[in-house]
Amino acid sequence: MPYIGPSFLLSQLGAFAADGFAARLTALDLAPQHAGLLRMIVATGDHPLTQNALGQRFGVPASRLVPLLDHLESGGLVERRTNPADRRSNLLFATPAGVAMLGRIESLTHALEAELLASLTASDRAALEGLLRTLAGSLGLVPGVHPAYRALEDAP
Amino acid sequence: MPYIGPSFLLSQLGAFAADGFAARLTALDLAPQHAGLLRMIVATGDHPLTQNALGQRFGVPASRLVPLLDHLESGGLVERRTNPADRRSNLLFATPAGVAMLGRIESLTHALEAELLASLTASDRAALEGLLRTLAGSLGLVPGVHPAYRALEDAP
DNA sequence: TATTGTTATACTCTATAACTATA
DNA sequence: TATAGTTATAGAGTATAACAATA
Repeated sequence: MPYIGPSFLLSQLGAFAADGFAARLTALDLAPQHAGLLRMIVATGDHPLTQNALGQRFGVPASRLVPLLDHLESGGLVERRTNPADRRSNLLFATPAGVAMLGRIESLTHALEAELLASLTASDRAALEGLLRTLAGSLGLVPGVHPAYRALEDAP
Repeated sequence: MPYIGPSFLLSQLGAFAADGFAARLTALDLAPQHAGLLRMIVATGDHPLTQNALGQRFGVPASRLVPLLDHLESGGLVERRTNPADRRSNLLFATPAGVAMLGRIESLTHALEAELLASLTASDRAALEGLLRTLAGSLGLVPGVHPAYRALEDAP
């Protein structure tokens, strides 16, 4: 029997969780990428981001952001408004429907987590979450920013 | 600040671990998919699999298996031998070089895990691994079979 | 001239479907 | 006729590069 260590388990469980999340999101006509962007746009509601700033935060190229925001905007969840201070750029705002959608995404997430963690006791769940948070923090992972957004980086 | 739960952390950390694994594997001229197949071929050495059986175990279509095995075979890690009992099918064998390569992959994995878990105490690492194993087992994840191999399934 | 967002092009990856050989 | 493996074709997804508007 070959060695299966914690890094493979993390990757395997992480992919399983991501697949489950994506599958549930289709009922809301969204992909995981949309959910991450929407969450960030809602979170920065008082200091709205430009598309450029949003793209840099997630590490996605500008050209990839455009169709993702198009989808969110066509669904009435997000608005692009020309930045009065620099009319080249757009500021991103969540609509009330967008905020409501984020709430639905979060309750869907809670339901998913209940299923994933059903085999653990409450104290084990808390222990797991604490360990994962410690790891994510020590590895420099940015809260809410999934590595799948990131493009490949070149060594100089 | 939006809610970031254990499922997102799992997915985020899992993707991070997978990216690190893939990056290190390039030095061995392999992709993660090759490593998973090689591991399975070595593990079934006494009862060799046909390509069909291997593909079904991982959930990959036969046409996708071909170039993956081509790469392993051209690297001298795996051999296809016509099945004497049914000359339509191939039996898959790992060469000594393939077994040695799996050893290198495993030591690379240990090094990766040491980095990933550097912020945890030894007992925390053991606790995390135990929790992850419990989860993987309860969710029906097959040891060594990563969900990324799986194709989409249709609802009937 | 430089930068923001958009559009166009090209490339990678994968699955579906045709094809060859054995049964 | 049916099945194992291979090859060919086509589709989705993404990045790189050209483009238009504003600074």
